[in-house]
Amino acid sequence: MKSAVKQKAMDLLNSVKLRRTNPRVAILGVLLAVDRPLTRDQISTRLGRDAPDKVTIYRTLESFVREGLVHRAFLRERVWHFELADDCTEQQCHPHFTCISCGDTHCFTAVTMPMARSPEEGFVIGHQRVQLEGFCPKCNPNA
Amino acid sequence: MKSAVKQKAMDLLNSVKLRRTNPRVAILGVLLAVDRPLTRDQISTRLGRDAPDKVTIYRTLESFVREGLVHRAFLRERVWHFELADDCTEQQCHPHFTCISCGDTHCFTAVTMPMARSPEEGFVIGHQRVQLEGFCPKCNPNA
DNA sequence: AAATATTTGCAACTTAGTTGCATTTGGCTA
DNA sequence: TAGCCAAATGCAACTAAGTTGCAAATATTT
Ligand SMILES: [Zn+2]
Ligand SMILES: [Zn+2]
Ligand SMILES: [Zn+2]
Ligand SMILES: [Zn+2]
Repeated sequence: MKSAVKQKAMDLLNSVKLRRTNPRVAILGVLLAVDRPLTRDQISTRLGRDAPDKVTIYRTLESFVREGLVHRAFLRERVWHFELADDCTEQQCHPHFTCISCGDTHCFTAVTMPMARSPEEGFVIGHQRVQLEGFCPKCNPNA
Repeated sequence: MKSAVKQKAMDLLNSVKLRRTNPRVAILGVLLAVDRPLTRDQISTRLGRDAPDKVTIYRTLESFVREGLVHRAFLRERVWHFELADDCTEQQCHPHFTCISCGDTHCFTAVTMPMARSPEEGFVIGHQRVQLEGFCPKCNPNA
């Protein structure tokens, strides 16, 4: 891991008062190094031989979510995809697009969606998630 | 099951040329009788002692999805929720709201969301799903 | 350095959904 | 109506993401 990324990970852990353990720095480093959500399995793969146990990764991600560093971006094929929460508000994050051909996910950070309005009195919409599917430019059959 | 619902189920099966078996009529009848997505487990519960095997329910739902009668409304807690596809277009369905207090799901059929626009050339957005969470009127802490 | 609370790793578990295969059934034909 | 056959069903076994319990290890405090 680049030392700048490592430092950033350390700083983030400090900022939420989580102990700076090796697994946490490593996992946060992976998330800092990519610009899209990752699954637990993808995180393990990126850490290779040094990857912590999957239970540790799940618990670490859960602690990051609890502290607001990370959010659960979306569930796809019954698998959670996690990413840094720095581009999110409490109410919503950017839409996520997954290519049905190659499976790659793209963050549509430049796309803003209006919040759905409650159809009647009484509903409090705390969070909105927008998921997109289709063909990415690489797999676009019309291109 | 009401005979009108049963007849409607039969008609739907005929319309897509699926054999009218007992499990199919029963499952379609359950979906016709509610106005929200149901899980496989909820379908089994509603059918009680006469419920088909869970494998049959999954395969039946899959055949309905294939024929366009039903769609996978959303995945929540790693569980699929299925509903009739009659209020959906190919591109998107109405938003679904789930109460984080009581767990009830509501179809926001009266709420229309604009389709996200591709942030750059080349993306083909085939489907958009909007999921909402919050408090339903029953559980609204401010009411 | 010792004490203590937190974190980690391992094994076992949970559960939604899937697969293989033998049996049954719907719909067609004679 | 009886018989045929592809399609559908049920059961058991399986798969895989994520969770739980607990003993061992580690970060922080004293
Ligand atoms: Zn692609
Ligand atoms: Zn994202
Ligand atoms: Zn509620
Ligand atoms: Zn709905």
